[in-house]
Amino acid sequence: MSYIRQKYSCGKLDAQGGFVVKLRTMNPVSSNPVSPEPASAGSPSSTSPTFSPLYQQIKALLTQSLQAGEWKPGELIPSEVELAGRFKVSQGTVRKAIDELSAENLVVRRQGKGTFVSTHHEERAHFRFLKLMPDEGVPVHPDNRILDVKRLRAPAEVARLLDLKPGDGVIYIRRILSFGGAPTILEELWLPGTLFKGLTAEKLEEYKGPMYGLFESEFGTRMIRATEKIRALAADEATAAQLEVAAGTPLLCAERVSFTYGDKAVELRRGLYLTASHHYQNELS
Amino acid sequence: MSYIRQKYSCGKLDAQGGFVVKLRTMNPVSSNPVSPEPASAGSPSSTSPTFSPLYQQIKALLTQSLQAGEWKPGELIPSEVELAGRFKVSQGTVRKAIDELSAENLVVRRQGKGTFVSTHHEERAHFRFLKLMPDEGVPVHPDNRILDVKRLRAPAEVARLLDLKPGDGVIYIRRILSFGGAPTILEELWLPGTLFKGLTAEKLEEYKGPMYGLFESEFGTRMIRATEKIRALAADEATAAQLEVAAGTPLLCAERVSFTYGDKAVELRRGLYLTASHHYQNELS
DNA sequence: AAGTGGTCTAGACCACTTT
DNA sequence: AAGTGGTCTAGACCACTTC
Repeated sequence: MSYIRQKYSCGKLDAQGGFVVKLRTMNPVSSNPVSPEPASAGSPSSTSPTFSPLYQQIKALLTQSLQAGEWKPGELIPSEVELAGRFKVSQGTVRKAIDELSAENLVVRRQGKGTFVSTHHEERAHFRFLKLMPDEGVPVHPDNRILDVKRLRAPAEVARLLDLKPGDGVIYIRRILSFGGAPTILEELWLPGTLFKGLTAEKLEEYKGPMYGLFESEFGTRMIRATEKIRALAADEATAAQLEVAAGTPLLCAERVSFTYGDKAVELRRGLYLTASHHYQNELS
Repeated sequence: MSYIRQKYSCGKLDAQGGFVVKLRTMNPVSSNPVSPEPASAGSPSSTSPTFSPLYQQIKALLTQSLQAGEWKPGELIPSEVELAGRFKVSQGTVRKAIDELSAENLVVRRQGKGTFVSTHHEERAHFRFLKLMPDEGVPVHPDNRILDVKRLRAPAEVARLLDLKPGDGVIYIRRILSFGGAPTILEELWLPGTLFKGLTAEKLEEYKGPMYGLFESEFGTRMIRATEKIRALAADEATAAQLEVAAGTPLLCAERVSFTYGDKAVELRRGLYLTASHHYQNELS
C-alpha cells in the first residue's frame, strides 16, 4: 500500500511518503551512500520480488489509476510536470512511462493540450477492432440488427476462455451487421454476467456507435486488446439464411477474446464473415 | 548530397561539413541569435521542403545506410556514442532514432553487446510472417516442397500490386508447405525478375530455413513489412488434390504484398490455408 | 577494465493550444 | 502570457557483455 522511495545515488527525499519504490534489478547496494537497509524496505514478503525500472513503476501506477477509473475515457490526465511532482521523479521519467502507455493505445497525447485517456468514442478507434474492409471504396460503419440477447450458464469452452467457472452467468448476444443493406457479419458474443448486469436488447438497439463504446460508457469496462483465431468454414443452413447466401458458402470465422486492464478477459466473440466483397485486412510488421 | 547543420539556439559547429540539417517545422527564426540566412541554406530548390526533427533525420540517414547495405543483416552497427560523434548530435538524439528503428524491427538492441541489423535468420523472426498456428501444441517449422518455378510476363494484376509494368519479367513459384506430413498450405509467389535473377528450383530446394532468409542472403532483398487481405473460398479440384481434401473444402486465402526499405513492394504471395487443425493467429492492439 | 545499451536527471528551447 | 507536450543536450550512474 505504501510505496517508499529508495534513491540509490544521492539521498534526497527518502522518507516523507513518496510514492515510488526505486529499486535496482540486482546488487542492492555497492556504491550507495544512502539506504541503511539493503533491499527490504516497505513490506518485505518474499526476498525476490520483481524489480523494475522507475519508469515502469510509474507506468504501473498510472495504469492502476486508469483501471480504477480515476481518470475516465476521454478525460485529460494530469500534465507530465504535475505527475513528476506527485511521484517525485523527473519529467523525463514520467514521459517515458506515458510514451509506453501511448504506444499501447491506453492514452493519446495531443501537443499543446495534454494527454487524454483513450476512448472507443473516436473515429480513429472504430476500425481498430473491425478489420473487415470493403474490396472497393472507403470503410463505412455497418448497420446493426440485434437478433438475440439471453442470459445463460457459461458452457465449458466459454468459461475457459473467459476465465470463469463453468455454469457462471453470461450474457449471450447474437446480431447481424450489414454494409449498405447487405448482411455481411453474423456475430455471437458472450460477456461475463457480473460485469454486464443490466445489458438489454433495448440498450443495444438504441445505442448508436460501436458496441465497445457502450461497454465503456455504460458498464465501465474498456477493451484494450484482443486476440483472434481465424478459420474458414462452410455456412450451415441457418447462417446461410441470415447472410442471404447458399448453404455451404465459405465464410471466415473469427474467434476473438478481448481483454481489459490487467489482461483480464472480458469478452468472447465469434464472427462469421461473408468475404464476397469484403476482406480481412491485416498488417504484418 | 551535402548535409548542412543549422543550429537554432547557439551557433557552434555551423559550417564544417556536418551531416545533418537542423530545421524547424515553421518560423525559420524569431529568437535565433545565429543563422544570417533565413531558411534557405544548402540547396534551396522548393521553399517548402518537409522539415522534421533532428532524430527523424538521423533515422532517415541510418535507414539509408541499412538500405545501401553499409551494414548487412546480422551485423553490428556502430555504437550510439560513435554515431553521435559522426552526426555531431547528442547520444540521446541517436538513441531516439534507433529506438524507432528498433520498434519497426529494422534493428535489434542487445544490452552490453550493441545494436544489430535484423535478419530473417533468427528463430524469433521465423514466425513474424507465418501466422498459421496449430490449434494444439507448439508451432513447428513446415516442410517445403517446390512444385513450380517459372519465368513469365507479369499479368496486369500482379504488375499493379508489385508496381511493375504489365509484361515485365517476374519469377513465379508454387509450393506446398506441410506440417508433420500433412499438406496444409498451397502457396504461389510472384517476384520481380530483375531483383531475383538466378533464382532456381534447386536453390529453393536445397535452402533450409525460411524463404525470406534466402532472399535476404542470396539476393540482398530484405522484407521488412507486409499487408495481407484474407478471404474464405472453396477449394477447386486442383487445389483440393494438392491439399488432399475434398473439392469445395473451405480454405483461407491470404494475399500478401511484402515491402522492403522505402516501402517498395517486392513480393506478391497468395496462400491457400487448410484450417482443419490450424488457425490464423492475430493480435489486435 | 573497458565498452555497450538502459535509466535517470536537470535544464533549455520549440511548437501548439488556450486564456 | 501561460501551459502543454516535443525535441535536444549533457552528464551521471547502472546492468550486461567481453576482454
